[in-house]
Amino acid sequence: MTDVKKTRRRPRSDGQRNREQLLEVAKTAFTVGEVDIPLDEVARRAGVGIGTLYRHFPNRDALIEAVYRAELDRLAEAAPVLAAQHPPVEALRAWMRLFVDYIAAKQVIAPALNGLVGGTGALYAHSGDVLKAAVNSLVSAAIAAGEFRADIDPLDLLRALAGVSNFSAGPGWEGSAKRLVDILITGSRSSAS
Amino acid sequence: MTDVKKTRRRPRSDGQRNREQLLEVAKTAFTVGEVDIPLDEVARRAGVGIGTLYRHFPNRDALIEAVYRAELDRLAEAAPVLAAQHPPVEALRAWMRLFVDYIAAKQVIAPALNGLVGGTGALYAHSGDVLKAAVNSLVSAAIAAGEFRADIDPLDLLRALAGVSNFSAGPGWEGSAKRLVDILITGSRSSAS
DNA sequence: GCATATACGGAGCATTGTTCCGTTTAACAA
DNA sequence: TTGTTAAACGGAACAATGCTCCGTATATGC
Repeated sequence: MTDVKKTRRRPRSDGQRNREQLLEVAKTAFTVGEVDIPLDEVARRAGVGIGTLYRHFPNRDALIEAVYRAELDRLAEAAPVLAAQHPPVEALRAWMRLFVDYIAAKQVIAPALNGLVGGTGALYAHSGDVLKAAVNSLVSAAIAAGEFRADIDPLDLLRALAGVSNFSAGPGWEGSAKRLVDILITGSRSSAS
Repeated sequence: MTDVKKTRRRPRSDGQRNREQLLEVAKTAFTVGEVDIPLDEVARRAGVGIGTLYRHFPNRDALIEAVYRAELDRLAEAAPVLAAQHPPVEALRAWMRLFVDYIAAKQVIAPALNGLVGGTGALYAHSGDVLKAAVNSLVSAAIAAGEFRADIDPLDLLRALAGVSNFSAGPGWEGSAKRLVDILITGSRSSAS
C-alpha cells in the first residue's frame, strides 16, 4: 500500500548485453531450424551460464516469445509506413506480402508459432494485438475508401496469412503464398459478390 | 534378396486391443487439450505398460500421427460424398466448412498440426497427400465447371484453411473461420477479377 | 497339451527443463 | 578512490520425461 518510489539504480550494462546476446543466439538458432536447441546450448553459445539465461527468460517459451515478439513488432511497424506510401488496397497487399517475405526469410516466426500458439496462448495475446492493430488500420482504410466490403474482419485475413506460415515447407511455397494474398484481397473487394 | 514368404501367425488379439486402447486414450487426451500428456500417463490410462506403448508407436510423434491420420482420413473421405451431393462450388464450400467443424469439435487436429508440421514433416507427407487429393478433386471440379479460375491452386486454399486451425483460440472463432471460407471462395471465382 | 512367436511390463538410462544459492561485479555515494 | 550494496552471474543439483532393454507371460497353431 505504501506507494514508495525509490530511486532505482540504472540497469547493469552487462545484464543488457547478455540479454541481447541470448536473443541473438536464439534467433539465429531458430532461423537455422534448430528449434529444439537445448537451453544449455543457447546459454553456452551466448557465453553465459544457464542461470543467467533463466533470469532473463523464466522458461523456454519466454525466450521464444521474446524473439518472436521482436520480429513481429518490426513487421507491425511497417504498416503505417506502407499506408502513407500507397493507396489503401495496395498498402494492404504490400503489407501482406511483407508478412510472407518475413516468414520466408526468417523461419523464426513459423516454428515459433508452431510451438506456442498451441501452448499458453498468453504469448499470442500481446504480439497478436500488435499485428491485429496493424492489419486493422490497413483494412479500415480500404473499407473507408469503399474498396472493401464493410463486413470484412481484418482478423480473418490475419488468420489465413498465419496459416501460410505453417506450410512453409514444400517448394514453390513463396509464390503460392503470394497468390493466396491476391485471392484474399480479391475475395474482400466490394465489387465481388 | 531371398524372397521368402513365410506363413505368418495371425496378429495377437490382445495386441490389437491394446493398440486401439492407446489410440482412444491419446485421442481423448488431445481433444481435452492435454497435448503434453506424458507417455507414461497415456500408457497407464490405457491399462498397459510403457513398453507396450513404445512397441506400438516407436515415439511420441508416431502416436500423435496415428491419431491425427485417422481423423484426417475421415475428413478426406467426406470429399467424394459431398461432391456427389452438391454442385462443385457448394461441395467445396461444404467440405471447407466441415474442415473447420472438425477443428472446432476436436482440437486434435490443431495441436497435432502445431507440434508436427514444424517437426519431421514426414508425418505431414502422408496425411497431407490424402487431404491434398481431397481438395484437389473438389477444386478441379469447380474449375472444370467454369466456376473457378483455372489458375487456382488447391493447395493455396488448404494452406489458408490450415492457418485457421492455428488461431483456434479466441471467441467468435468459428464464425470467423466460416467467413474466411467464403472470402476464399469468392476470391477464387472466375467472375472475380 | 506343447512349442514358440508374439506381446507384455516396468526398471533404468539419457536428455533436457528448471531451481537454488554462494560468488562476483557494476553502479552509486562519500 | 574506495566502500557498500543491489543486481547479475554461474553452474551444481534436482525433476520430469522420452526411450531402451530384457526377462516374463500368453495367444496361436499343431
